[in-house]
Amino acid sequence: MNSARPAVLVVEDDPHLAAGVAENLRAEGYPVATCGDGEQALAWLGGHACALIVLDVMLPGMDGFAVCHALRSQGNNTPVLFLTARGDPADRVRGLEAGGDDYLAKPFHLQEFLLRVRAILRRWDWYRNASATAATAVLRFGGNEVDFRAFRARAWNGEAQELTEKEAMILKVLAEHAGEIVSREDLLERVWGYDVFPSTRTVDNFILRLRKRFEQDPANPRHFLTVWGVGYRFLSEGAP
Amino acid sequence: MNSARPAVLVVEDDPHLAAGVAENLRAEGYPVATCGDGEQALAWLGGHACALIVLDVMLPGMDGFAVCHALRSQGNNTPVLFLTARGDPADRVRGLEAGGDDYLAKPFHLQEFLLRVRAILRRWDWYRNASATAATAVLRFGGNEVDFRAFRARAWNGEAQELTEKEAMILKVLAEHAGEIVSREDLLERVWGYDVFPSTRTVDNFILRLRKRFEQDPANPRHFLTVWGVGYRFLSEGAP
DNA sequence: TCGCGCCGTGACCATTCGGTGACATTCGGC
DNA sequence: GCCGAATGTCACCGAATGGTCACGGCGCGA
Repeated sequence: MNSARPAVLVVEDDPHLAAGVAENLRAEGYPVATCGDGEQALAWLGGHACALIVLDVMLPGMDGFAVCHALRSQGNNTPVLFLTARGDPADRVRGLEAGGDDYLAKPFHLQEFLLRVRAILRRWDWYRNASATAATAVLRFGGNEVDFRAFRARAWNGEAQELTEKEAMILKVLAEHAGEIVSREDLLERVWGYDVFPSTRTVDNFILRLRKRFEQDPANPRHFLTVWGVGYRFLSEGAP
Repeated sequence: MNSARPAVLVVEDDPHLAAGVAENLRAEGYPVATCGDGEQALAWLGGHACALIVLDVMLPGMDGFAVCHALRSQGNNTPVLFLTARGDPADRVRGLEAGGDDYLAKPFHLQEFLLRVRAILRRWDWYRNASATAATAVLRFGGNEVDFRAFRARAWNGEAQELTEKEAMILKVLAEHAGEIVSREDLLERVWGYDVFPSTRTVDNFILRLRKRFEQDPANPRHFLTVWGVGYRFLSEGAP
């Protein structure tokens, strides 16, 4: 994908709704493709990659759950946002079980739809960073070297580190704002998403883990600095 | 709107809070309008455009969710930042699903509030290809250099300084009014915000700390001047 | 099914900040 | 020059915040 922004595939049999959704996604700057049924969608996905699939549940032929299932069993992990006519909670569970990432009942508010799209892409964007900036795929600071694509790092002392997903995401957000203050709330929203609510102490814990991994003296951090009462600040150069 | 910077509408029934928020937004350089309830807000928005709506959830008459809902159904996509008394996570979701863009629980830190406003407007600017510069991020005076984004400074003697939140904010307010007299009450209002009332002696203390950090001779200040019986005045050039 | 690893939380303790009061000092008016 | 009031300065205390650890739950893979 050579586009600066990730592409979205909309699978929806109602042409009017499909057009409206596509329109709004384009307005957000995403390239959009549309399909009218599940078979077409699977065929398209056989030849294209995309960043998000917006998938109606009620489709002619294969339903959305089946499409998602088929994708997942092919090893395709593209995030899926289900749309459904009913608001039945059981459907939500079915959707999530089928491997979907989020679920929205029709009729939905456009704003809410876009919000969820943004949330999902924010969550997944960084996974497929290969297509984003290559520069941020590898981070170097204070003798440490982190490869975000593999969640792998080599610490300053040569020790190999396997980062967990959350550790990597937090580090990434901090590094993207190197030198700036990032509040715990910002971190929570960027890493966990807008609708998940761990306590802010959880953030502290991950900072602690990052310090243990990458600071020469975790008690006197030079890269992961605390900004009292506000949040944290990452410095790649190292504090004096 | 003839101003180069986008306007902000504050919808808040507590006049004191409204004044504090408005004051701080103006200090950031945004034109600000305020409304005391939802009906007024909708009426105002019928005739004006703005870049951001800061919307209290608990309002007399229509609550904030309803206001936001009404706006969205009119096709108005102006970003909304909700303020609420409760920190209930469910409220956050409600706010976001009502079409809000962000959400802040009272009592909030001014710093956090401003961070979020900036974040939202950055997004807004982005979509409109505008290039509004954020408020001055770096301040230089008398050989000192202060980075407000990081609460960090290098003093005239080369010494690195880590400012606290309050120190940074006081310095920022003073610097924004360089050459003008700023009363202690002004500083309290702008730095401490809407629901805290320390004595004016507290302000003196912070002036003292700033002098120690940045004046070559703290006892004979050239930048942080006392205006007897009124307040303080900051000079970036240095007094004779 | 069992273990293992990740992650979220609560508890406990150390640290920091901020606000105040006391005292010294300076200022301005008389 | 004197006096009252405002400010400079310092040290202290309480509260809020962060550091750190250990535990429990959950999901995943063997």
